[in-house]
Amino acid sequence: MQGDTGENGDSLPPFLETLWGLRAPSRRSRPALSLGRIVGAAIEIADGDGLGAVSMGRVAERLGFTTMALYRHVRGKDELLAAMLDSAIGAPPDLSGRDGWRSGLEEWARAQFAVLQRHPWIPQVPLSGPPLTPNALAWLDAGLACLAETRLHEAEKIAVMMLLDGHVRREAKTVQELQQSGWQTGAAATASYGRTLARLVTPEDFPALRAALDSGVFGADLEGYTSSDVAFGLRLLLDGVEQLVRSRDTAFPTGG
Amino acid sequence: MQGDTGENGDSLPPFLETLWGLRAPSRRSRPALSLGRIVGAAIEIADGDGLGAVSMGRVAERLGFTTMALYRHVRGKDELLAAMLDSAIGAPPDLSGRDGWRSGLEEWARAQFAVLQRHPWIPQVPLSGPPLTPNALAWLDAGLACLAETRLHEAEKIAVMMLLDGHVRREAKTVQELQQSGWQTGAAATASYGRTLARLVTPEDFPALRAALDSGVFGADLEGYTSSDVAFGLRLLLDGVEQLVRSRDTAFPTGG
DNA sequence: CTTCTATGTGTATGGCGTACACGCAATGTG
DNA sequence: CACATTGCGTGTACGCCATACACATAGAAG
Repeated sequence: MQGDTGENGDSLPPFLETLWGLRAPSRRSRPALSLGRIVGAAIEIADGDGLGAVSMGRVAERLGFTTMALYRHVRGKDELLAAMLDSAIGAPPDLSGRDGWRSGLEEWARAQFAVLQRHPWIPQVPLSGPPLTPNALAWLDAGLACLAETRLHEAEKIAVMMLLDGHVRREAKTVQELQQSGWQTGAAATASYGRTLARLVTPEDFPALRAALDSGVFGADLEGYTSSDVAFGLRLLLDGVEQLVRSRDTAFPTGG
Repeated sequence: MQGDTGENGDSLPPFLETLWGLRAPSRRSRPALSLGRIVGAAIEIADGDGLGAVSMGRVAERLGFTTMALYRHVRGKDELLAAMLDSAIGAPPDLSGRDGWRSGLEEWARAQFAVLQRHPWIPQVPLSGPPLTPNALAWLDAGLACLAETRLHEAEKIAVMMLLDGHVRREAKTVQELQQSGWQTGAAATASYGRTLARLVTPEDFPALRAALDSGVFGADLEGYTSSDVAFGLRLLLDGVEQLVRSRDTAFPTGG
């Protein structure tokens, strides 16, 4: 009797058990506060005022409870953030109707990108470790399912999904930063940034970058940076995947 | 007379001027404290005890100064972090000897990966906006220079570099997380993580993920996750780039 | 009714970033 | 030399944050 939650061999943190629905829904009369309400409030705050505005105090205040009340449902802020992530990404789209792995992954990326635009704070969450939450794993599963028809090794499939996820996240982050043009210097707006950059990037020290600069990237193109650029990187990535898939197909032809 | 630093049109934050060497080296007798010494101490702390251990107070303490002394050289912690980043990545490798864009970018990625392993905290820095620091731009320039021989549009070159940078960063982060196997749950070691995952990931709800799990990924393979896996993603990525490069070549053949 | 346990409260602590007023020493100017 | 200026380090103080701990309470189990 080590005091586990029951028949579980390895014990899971309570908040994870709740997320996985492994927890009796509290046989108390009125739960009043719950993990769901907490993460809901936290997500609202993050959506509205940014991740930095999410503090235990503010979340509790929004729900009309004391700060410490949250700690009955969450071991610490880390867990809250993890739960927020899982709740915000939601369930993955249904890709079973797609007629090929590439089409499926494209839709996967599109859907993920949409989620990240809806919750711009997601890429900012300092995640520490692989995901153990149901929705995160469901997204991964959905992506892997697209690749099931290929001959890729399982490890390769996972690597592809990591690559894809990383790309979408990065693009979303970039777009978001451009949209709120609050830059590193704090002072520089888009135009001023370009001018400043142009002065520092001399043709002698940065020939290649200078060429890019002169071609007008970083200029008016900034506002044109939308999901089309996501598609560009996506195509590049999937082209690479396709090459690998084909190589596996020719190495071990279907005859069998 | 708006009170600028001199002939500069758009004024740069003081710390950036220092990084770019646009600042007179202080005509004071003994500067005692300097931006360089500050970021040096901060990097030491981050390398040793993690990014979380970097606080203004601790950095100052290590140098034998008061906390507030730092604010004479840095406007705030954000600037300190930006300066740390630039200093830690250092100058890019010389890729001019490489005999093709692909070889060059491979070396670029390898070098970047090495830097990120030397300073594991780099991917954790919450960067807010495009880089304006000299070394960051120098790395970008070095990468773009590799692509100069191709017919890619400048915007495409930049997109490729972003893709590449994102990939390397992500891989480095993953490797680092695996190495220090302090996972999200805090409790689970590698083996326990696998077992827990195996219990939650049912074949009904996560068929594809389950298959991956059963194939032994996430198992003993974890420690085998080294730079070879970086190379896998890298190859995928560069395959995609190569396809694009070739398509541009055939569309506008060299005859000219 | 008693007891247990889950849940919310109140208080307190230590760390953090940083605004502000001050001291001081080196400098350039009469 | 006397002087004002200015760059740089100090000391204090404030507000915010996460969270440990002791306590209160209310519903369920015995």
